[in-house]
Amino acid sequence: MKLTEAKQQFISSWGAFGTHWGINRTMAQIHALLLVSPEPLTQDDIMEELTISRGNTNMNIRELINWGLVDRVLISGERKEFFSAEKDIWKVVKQIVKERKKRELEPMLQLLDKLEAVEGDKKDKEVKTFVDTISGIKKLGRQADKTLDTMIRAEESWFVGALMKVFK
Amino acid sequence: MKLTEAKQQFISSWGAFGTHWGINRTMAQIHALLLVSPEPLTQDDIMEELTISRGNTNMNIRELINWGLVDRVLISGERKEFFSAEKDIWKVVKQIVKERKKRELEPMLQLLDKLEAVEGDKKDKEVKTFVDTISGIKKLGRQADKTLDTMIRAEESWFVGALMKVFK
DNA sequence: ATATATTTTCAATAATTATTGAAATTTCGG
DNA sequence: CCGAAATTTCAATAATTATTGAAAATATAT
Repeated sequence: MKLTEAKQQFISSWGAFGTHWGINRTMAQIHALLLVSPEPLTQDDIMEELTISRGNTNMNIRELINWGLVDRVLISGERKEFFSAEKDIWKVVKQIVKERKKRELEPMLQLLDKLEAVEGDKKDKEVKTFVDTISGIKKLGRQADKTLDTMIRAEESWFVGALMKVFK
Repeated sequence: MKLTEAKQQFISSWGAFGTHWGINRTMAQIHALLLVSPEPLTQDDIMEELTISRGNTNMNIRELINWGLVDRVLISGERKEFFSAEKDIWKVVKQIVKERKKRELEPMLQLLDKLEAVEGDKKDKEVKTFVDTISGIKKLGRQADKTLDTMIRAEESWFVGALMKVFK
């Protein structure tokens, strides 16, 4: 397979992959393109390569920057802005985990705290099932939260291997 | 907070949560409803509780069954089918991990194998960056795959052990 | 300061995805 | 079997989400 074809397949699959994880296709594709580009690219490079509009490109680049996955790069003598993606995949994963934890897991845990304190007789089957379910989710969620914290702090991806011990 | 309100908030949040994870809102809501219901429910119960159409209910229940998160339950003397969700959250998580691994991670790893074998001179910066990126992702992906296998095989989450007995 | 290049915004539109509801099919008691 | 109840399907429609492109804002060189 030629590089051009391989690149395109990677970009397209990474995009499809992203959509299964709540990330929009274009954002994932821009990320993929930057991941396999040895040099930083401009908005125009990205627009051209992926044949998408300027607005779309701009919005998704900014979103990638918000997620901490892409950086603006200044190149001296160049007026345009350049962008490059973090190439160390372990750092990328940690960054994504960190963001999703903050955006989704933590708010969910806060909500569960509130819901667990529902009024009513614990002898009532309805109440009991509700409280038990909520507290089960909460406990697992809190543990996941802690585990992810440790993971985010880990220097090396080998930690993932070490995690296995926990499950044994 | 009253049970009814708490239930509704849980269902609605679980639905929103799901959408961030590539799961459609209704499917997640049905799942949430069944999670907090002490007794199995019929399609009509679910339709009424969530005010959604029969078709929608049916399709999403089937999808939940495909995911292994919901079971058909036969109740003697009843003509209608009843449905109930696995209440053991650890099992739920394992089941979801198992399915997503099969549906997403494994195909991605297969693709990466193909892409890594791209033609071209490794001295070429473009080729090198591509191959390095792909093999970095592959390495991490394989590791994750193994770790998840171990996790799926684990009998109990490392901490919820005692709690789970409560549900049984 | 002005002209020009570059980036950003956002209302309009397109594309995608979810939902409905009625018809077709299946199941099951009598 | 027959008929009623229950389930499933799926074309039509609605709702949501993504994308465009042109105008506005901003930055920079001269």
